[in-house]
Amino acid sequence: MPADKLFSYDIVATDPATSARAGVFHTAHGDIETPIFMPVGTKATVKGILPSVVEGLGAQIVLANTYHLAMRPGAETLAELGGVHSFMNWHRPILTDSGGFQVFSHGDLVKLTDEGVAFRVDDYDGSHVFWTPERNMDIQQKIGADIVMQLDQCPGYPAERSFVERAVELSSMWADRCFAAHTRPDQALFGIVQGGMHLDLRLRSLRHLEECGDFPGYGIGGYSVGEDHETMFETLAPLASEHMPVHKPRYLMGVGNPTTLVRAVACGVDMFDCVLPTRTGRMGTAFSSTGRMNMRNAKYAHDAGPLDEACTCPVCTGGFTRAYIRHLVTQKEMLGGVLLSMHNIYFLLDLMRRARRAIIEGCYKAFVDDWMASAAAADY
RNA sequence: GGGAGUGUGCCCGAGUGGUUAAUGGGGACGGGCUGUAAACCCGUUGGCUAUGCCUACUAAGGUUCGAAUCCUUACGCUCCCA
Repeated sequence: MPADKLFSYDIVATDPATSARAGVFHTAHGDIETPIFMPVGTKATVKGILPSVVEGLGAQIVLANTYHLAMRPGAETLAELGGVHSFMNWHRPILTDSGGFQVFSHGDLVKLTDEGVAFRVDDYDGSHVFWTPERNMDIQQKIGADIVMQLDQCPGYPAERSFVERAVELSSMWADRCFAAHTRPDQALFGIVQGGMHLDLRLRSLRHLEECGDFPGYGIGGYSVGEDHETMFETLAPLASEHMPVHKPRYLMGVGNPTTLVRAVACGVDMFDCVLPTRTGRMGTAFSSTGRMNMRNAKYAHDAGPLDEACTCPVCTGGFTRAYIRHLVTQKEMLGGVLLSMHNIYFLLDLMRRARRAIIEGCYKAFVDDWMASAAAADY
């Protein structure tokens, strides 16, 4: 790939009636076509699914997590083994989250200062770690993903405005330091917009990132942390459709609800990741064109149909019945979680593929309307 | 044939005289899961004409103010001796 193409975001089509766009983001391990859903493989594995199968489902890029990989097997080990791609035997693009979300989800175990974040690692070995933005960049560069995220603070919801404001301040400060510390040329560093449900704080956060430097893409963090969907779109819609740089990919972090994806694409969001399809799949939930299905339910015990008649995934077209999948799930057989994870990932990948096609055809508005009128929309 | 032990809700199994419709598990049924502390967590699980009532700890009888708990008999199961 020509050097000037690396990390550029080519917009292939814009929808006339919405803010949706279809594009291509160029990375050192290949292009990714947007809008896109990215399956999550926290510990360098999409739980239960072979990389070749993940690829076969249509995944173009997967996530891994800096915090978890730094704990095990460790950044130095990964560097020694040639980086995360060869380690996990996935040779397409990879994105690592910085661990900012773990700062949020570990709550009381975490102590934040201007300088960085201190963790008590009780989920691994009880040790104490201290991360500065520089240390975090060093780790992510050793892990070697194609896209890396700045260290940030993700406030929950509800939250005092002053708390969110402080999170923006800290995240901005850390963005500067991550930007300065990041040197690996084959790796794209994304800044992250915070600001909770306050548009002015979101814009302040975004403005700071734009002034900080030329980030090749922007994460939108701090959503799906407890607020309802309408509350989220009150600020997400203007942020993404009116204020974010046009020629940079916009990545809505941690969102995997199908209806939210469809609506966010209409606002101009390009990338998503979420544990929802894999976690709920392992726990027995199937996404479908008619809504969520709890495959533990007794009503599926004698159901010889596929999970979703409308689905073309390898599970639905491969002869696996609802009755069989319910059997696997209720008996806690590992194949149940594997099949449901595959199906659910495919569901979101396919949803985004169809969205992309609609955008290119200039009819994304109708796509959204159809989705919102469908049986599934109400259930997601 | 003789002796010892044991019998609790769908199953296993606590409880050996008084807040016991009865601890725990499992199963069954249902719910949740959003930059993965998650192949996990939570709830329900005798019946009803339902702020109460009825039926319940193998069965029948007894002792007691009060019994799953003590006594008698029967039945089932387990082990030991013949």
